[in-house]
Amino acid sequence: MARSSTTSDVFNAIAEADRRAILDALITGEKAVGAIVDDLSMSQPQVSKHLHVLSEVGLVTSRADGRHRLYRLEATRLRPMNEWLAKYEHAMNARLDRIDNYLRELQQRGEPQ
Amino acid sequence: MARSSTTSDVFNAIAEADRRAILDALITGEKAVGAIVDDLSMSQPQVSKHLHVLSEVGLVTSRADGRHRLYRLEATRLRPMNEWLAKYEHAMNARLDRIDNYLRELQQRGEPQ
DNA sequence: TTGACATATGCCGTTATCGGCATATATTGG
DNA sequence: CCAATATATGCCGATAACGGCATATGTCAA
Repeated sequence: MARSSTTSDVFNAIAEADRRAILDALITGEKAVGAIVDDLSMSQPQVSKHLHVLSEVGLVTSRADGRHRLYRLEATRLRPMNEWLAKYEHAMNARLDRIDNYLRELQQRGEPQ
Repeated sequence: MARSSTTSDVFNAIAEADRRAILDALITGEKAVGAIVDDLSMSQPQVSKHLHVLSEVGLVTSRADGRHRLYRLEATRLRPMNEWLAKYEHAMNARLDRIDNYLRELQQRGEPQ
């Protein structure tokens, strides 16, 4: 068995740098495929395929607009990642926490005077 | 060309559910390979290989302890993900923000009386 | 309707992943 | 030193991802 399908969950969909770039490009709002192609200078089929993957996991939705198709970011779907990461937040900021505590201590030591 | 190497960046390393499970198992602290094998009921070579990948991207470090090898979570390496996700925080909470604003409005409307 | 523009799909070759199994490499205790 | 335990590695087969290219599909404009 190879790596679990890229279309199965958000983590796999996001593993590809190009797809992250596409999502980044959509932060500012809806965009047509062609606009993304121009922005990121990727081939049109490549962009379409990446959008397909992103669409399968619900990270983007699309609507027709004349002969264009506008893609829209669905940031809500990033929640699972956010929640997974949240578990590590504390460990991730351990060093900062220590500095923070130190500063707090200094402050308390200063206040009484 | 296939997906960019799993050993190149954190996003790819984390794409695998089993590897996320291993990291989860290490949240509580250092663990030997065997302990992880027991906890997650994966094969020993499988765990060792996953640890190897995680180690290459710096998500875990290890130290020898007799005939055991203790692996340790390096949560700091999750920062890049956290920072990438932060860009979407606002869009991710858009709906909650709207509810929040609504509640705030209700509150303000109520206060004057 | 025809042709130009916009996007999606299909096929192909290359490459990497992943799990299983067998086995190599420590390390310790007797 | 030898056997047992703990972990790492190497090889394999199956799978699928990815990009490129050609082409199908869809949509408007004249």
